[in-house]
Amino acid sequence: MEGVTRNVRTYNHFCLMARALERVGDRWSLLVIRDLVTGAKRFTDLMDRLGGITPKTLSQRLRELEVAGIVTADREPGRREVWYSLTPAGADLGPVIDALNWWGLRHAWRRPQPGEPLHAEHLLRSAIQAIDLATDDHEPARWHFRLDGRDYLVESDGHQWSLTAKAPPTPTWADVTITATTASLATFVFAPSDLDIDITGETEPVQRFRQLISTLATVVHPV
Amino acid sequence: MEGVTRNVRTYNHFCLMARALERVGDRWSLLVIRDLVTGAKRFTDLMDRLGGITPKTLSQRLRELEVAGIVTADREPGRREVWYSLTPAGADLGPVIDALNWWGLRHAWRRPQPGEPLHAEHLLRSAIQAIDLATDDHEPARWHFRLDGRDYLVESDGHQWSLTAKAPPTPTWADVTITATTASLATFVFAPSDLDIDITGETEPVQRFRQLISTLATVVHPV
DNA sequence: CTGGATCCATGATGATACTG
DNA sequence: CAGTATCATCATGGATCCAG
Repeated sequence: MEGVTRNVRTYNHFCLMARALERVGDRWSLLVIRDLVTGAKRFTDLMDRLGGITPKTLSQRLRELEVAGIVTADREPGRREVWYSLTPAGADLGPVIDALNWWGLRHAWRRPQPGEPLHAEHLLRSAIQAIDLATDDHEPARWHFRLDGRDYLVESDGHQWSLTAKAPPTPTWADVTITATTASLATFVFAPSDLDIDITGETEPVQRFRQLISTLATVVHPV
Repeated sequence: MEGVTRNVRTYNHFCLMARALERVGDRWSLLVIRDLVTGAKRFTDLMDRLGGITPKTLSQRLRELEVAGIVTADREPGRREVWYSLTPAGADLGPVIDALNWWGLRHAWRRPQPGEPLHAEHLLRSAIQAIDLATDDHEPARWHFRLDGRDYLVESDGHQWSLTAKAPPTPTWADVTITATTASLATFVFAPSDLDIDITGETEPVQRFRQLISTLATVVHPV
């Protein structure tokens, strides 16, 4: 009955940043949060995205983030699945995620390596960040991606882009719909060709999509 | 001659954020960067601020950050001191620091605990963050703090606040000058009284200073 | 099958002391 | 001032196992 051995590595500083890092500074923690920003996920959904994490570590991180008030677990009696999602305090970590992605794009960018785990969600996030950094485009947009049979929505209200892992609210919601596998989308992003990818929509939004999506390949300093 | 055993904990993900965290995600790394944002520091300056770090770990972090192109070391022959500072890529981590501080203020705030290491620089950073979060003040300001015999400048251009660890460029630069110890400033911030603190300047800027600095004590959800 | 737990190995960090 | 050396401890990874 020793239960949770509070292993919390603390700094014991007054500094706000140190105290923030006591909650989200452990290995994997911010990556777990990154994957919950786009919507609730199950344990195995997270395992898929966090290539290389062990179930032990994921389990431990989820417990710690729960205790820290950043993640909530939805366990319903009689249901197998446990759905993890962010609390409001967890959602407030969005700017931290964005700032790290922005820095990564500017200073740690490189193309996917062979054999490197690459999840659709992360590729889309990179693309959004590249568009945000490299263009001064301020038109609204609604793109619906269907990748490996799963749905993602990429949306701009003219000021800010967002990424959500869900299906469109209505069949006509999107102005561009992209159907592909993650692998073929990755290929497309770095060398546009219409093999193994299907892009539908009105001519103008589709043109704009093609132009914006290509920024990831070109605009950034490659490493 | 095995030299640097590249111990880099990698994730080997395509994700930009994972790659950013491979460089700055280790324990203490972001705190080192935080303390270099305000200006170049020596090894022992950093030791003072990073309460609880061991010289071994600090040394290791500085080497790693040097290799990562985030920190540069200025070693001049015939001089004992080594001055560490941020490269442009390191300075680009500013938004990450700010985002973590912002979250810390909203969700992990509490008053300094007895015996808790508290450095002037971190107290000032917290105060700035509180002012930024809690007020819609948009007047320029130039405050000169002299704490424990060291100089700090807090400045607002009307849009953004900044903190630098240096002396004012000219004797008349500041519109408010605060002379105190770190401990007495901490007391003052949480319960204004003019004991052990000296505030000079024109009446209006001083009034404004007193009003703004009190936000740290009051506006935030205390934990 | 999902959602873990357990055991062991290894690597990262901390404590303390000491040095050019 | 700017570290290094040594030893101890803790966190993480790898592999395997298990209950609902």
